[in-house]
Amino acid sequence: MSTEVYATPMTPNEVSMAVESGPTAAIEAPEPTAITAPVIEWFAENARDLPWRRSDCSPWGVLVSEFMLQQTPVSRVLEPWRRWLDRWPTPEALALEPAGEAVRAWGRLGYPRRALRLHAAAVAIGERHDGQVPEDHAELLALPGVGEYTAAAVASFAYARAHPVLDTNVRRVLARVFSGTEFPPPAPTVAERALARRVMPEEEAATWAAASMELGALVCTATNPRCDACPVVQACRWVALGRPAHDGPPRRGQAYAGTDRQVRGLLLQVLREHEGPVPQHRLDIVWPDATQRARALESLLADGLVRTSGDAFRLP
DNA sequence: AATTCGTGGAG
DNA sequence: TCTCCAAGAAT
Repeated sequence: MSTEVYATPMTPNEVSMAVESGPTAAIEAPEPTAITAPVIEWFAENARDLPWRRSDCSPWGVLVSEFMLQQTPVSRVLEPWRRWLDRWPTPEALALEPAGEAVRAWGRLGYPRRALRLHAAAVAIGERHDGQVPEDHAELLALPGVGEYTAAAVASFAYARAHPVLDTNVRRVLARVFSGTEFPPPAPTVAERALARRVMPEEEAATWAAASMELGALVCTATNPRCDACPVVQACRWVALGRPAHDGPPRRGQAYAGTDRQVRGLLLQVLREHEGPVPQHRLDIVWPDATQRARALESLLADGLVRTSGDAFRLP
């Protein structure tokens, strides 16, 4: 089977023609294996040079990157990742420090529970895996903060194991190419997992995982996709259908201003900036609503992100 | 299954 | 300005 037809991108004009003319005949999904070769070829030319992709990056470096990249853009992760690995080059090094140091070093990456879980994962790796990041998907999955995506990503990128990697980028690519919809379902479905497994080339699975993620991140983006630069535009069902807009219930955007999350963030910011215990009054000034402030602090304590120290508060 | 959990850059 | 959303996980 020739891949030439897919390897030649449409010109911008051809894309707009396809978009404007809309469907002329029955539009069917391409064969699952039709897109792998052109996407991998595209990746060879267009991959970003990210530090956790270099051959000298340890499995621990990959694991740290995956934690930091959960819901956080690459551009914001680069610098904290570099400093993190400089300070803690192994899981053991991190496990030797209090969890609060991980929370402090996490800085403003957001979702600081990830820092706590990464620290807990480092401890577990020392206890259960002799200090080595495990290769096995099930063992990875058992680590704190490691879900289906992260386990598959670490197995793939650190150990070149063949696991379908279904992140938000890949899900969007598959939704567009095969389902002809602008966006995937709200949460991963059985059908998506089955498709991801069929699309994955057994012999280049890890490369495919990185390549399909990269395509979603750089070309098949959530807003303003660059279809004129896409290596599989001619196979894409969504493009063939005229790029129909998302149909269905509006997708949940997360409010932030005025939420407990914002208050938690403000409280934790103060605690990160102080080595020792912080008296209550230093926390009281970050938010006017005492009820919400108390609730936020309670939840931080419940999460283990904050500890009491006499009458004061500090990182764990 | 639906919510909760930070932060900041881009359009 | 305001909305969207970025390599998810846990509950």
